[in-house]
Amino acid sequence: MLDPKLLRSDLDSVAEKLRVKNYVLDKQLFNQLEDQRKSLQVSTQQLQSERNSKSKAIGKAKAQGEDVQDLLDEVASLGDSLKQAENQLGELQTQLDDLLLVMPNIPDESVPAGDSEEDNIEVSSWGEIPEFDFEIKDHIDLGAALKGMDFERAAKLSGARFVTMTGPLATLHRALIQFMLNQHSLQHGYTEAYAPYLVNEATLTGTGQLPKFKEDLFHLDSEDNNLYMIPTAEVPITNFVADTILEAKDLPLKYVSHTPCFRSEAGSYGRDVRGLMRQHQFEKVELVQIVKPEESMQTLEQLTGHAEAILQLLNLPYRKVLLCGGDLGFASAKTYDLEVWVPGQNAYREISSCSNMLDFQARRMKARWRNPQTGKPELVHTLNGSGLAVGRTLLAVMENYQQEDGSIRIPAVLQHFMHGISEIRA
RNA sequence: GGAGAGAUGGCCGAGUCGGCUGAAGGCGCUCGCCUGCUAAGCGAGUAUAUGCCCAAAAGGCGUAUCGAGGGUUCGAAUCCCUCUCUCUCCGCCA
Repeated sequence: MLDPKLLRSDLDSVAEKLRVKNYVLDKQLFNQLEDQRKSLQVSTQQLQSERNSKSKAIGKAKAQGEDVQDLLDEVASLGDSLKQAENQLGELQTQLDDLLLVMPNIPDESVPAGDSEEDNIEVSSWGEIPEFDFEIKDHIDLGAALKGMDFERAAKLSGARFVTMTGPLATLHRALIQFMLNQHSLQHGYTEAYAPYLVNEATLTGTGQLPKFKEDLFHLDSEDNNLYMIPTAEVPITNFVADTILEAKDLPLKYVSHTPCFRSEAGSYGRDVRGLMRQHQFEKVELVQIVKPEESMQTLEQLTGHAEAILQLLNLPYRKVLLCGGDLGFASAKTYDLEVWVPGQNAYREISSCSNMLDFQARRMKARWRNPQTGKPELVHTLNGSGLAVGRTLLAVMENYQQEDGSIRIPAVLQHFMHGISEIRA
């Protein structure tokens, strides 16, 4: 959520900055609601004040045994107008909140203008794009030939966009998770965290998935339950600090968590229909940091570096891309995507997205810290990044490490998680 | 699943028949005093959000919040309803 004070004081410049994100701010509507809110709030609070003082007077008079009928008459007419004013104010406040909750975050100054992916800026690239002297296969064909990856079987069980894995490929999948968790917790100083995979509406509102992106989520909606399956560990982990005032010494908080992620992929029909690229259920190792505001931009660079380290240790070629305004996520002020080389598609594909949300989520969650300078609670900044998406990493390893006979070499750093084997063959 | 108890400020804990309780008391914390040092003692302060006034800071005046939401009432932490969560006992269970 944006700072309502900023909107009140500087609406024009906010509107302009949000245009970069393809969001049209209805200035007239906002001003109108805000004007109404202001006058109604003042008059409502006046009425409340009046009622409070008169009620107090009644109490006093009664205690002294005086007749209070006159006072009661005086206050009688207040009730209705007060109730009406309170209701109106409540309605107005809801309208304003609804508007604020669907308003995206303002892009950072350093974010390039642009409408789509095309306008993203490549910041750097790493590794050599492999050249194969044989006909390469994609991971779907590789997986089928190795008999360890079966999309049809998963379709039988569940439907499209699921997979089953067995044997060494399933182990490789797990090895990636363990490698990532170990690297981030042992080498990068993150605290490993476990959290629920089902969360409530308040939690999803805190990180920004609700109310705007409900259709992207799997929803368990019954008489007994109103829970959503998490689309990313960002949701439960970031909300660790919801409704909390942290001490300066507690910061930064650095969490790494492996969870499955569930996405309905509504609206992506026909995109990446085959293979591991876009599944309803996939594993991800997520990095989350809660930091002091002045540190967050520097933290974004570090956090992105932590995700990059995984790709480097796996020796997977990738590039780092700075997202343009139009491609930036709803809650993010600045995002780097890491795109891994996928030989089967002859293209770089997103494998990690690292974002600084500034205070956007913190304001929604009421996540604060006590600034020793002022002694006052202030909003923290939140960041997160994939470190990495496991399914996509598996796909990248399979395709980049494939050999002519369809076997797959195991990256050195993974071998000790795989009982020491160095390749997978049929 | 059955039976019962509870949810108050950073923590503990009081809130009587609804009224001067944003909330006693204690602990903790901050500042000051005192004291050879420490301990103890004394004094002051110590929730959050938000509106208005003020050029702004300081400050002032309000409003809201005693798990959440609704109701009764001139007035609710206190009464009523619904929900959430916690605890105890029994049953079941990975």
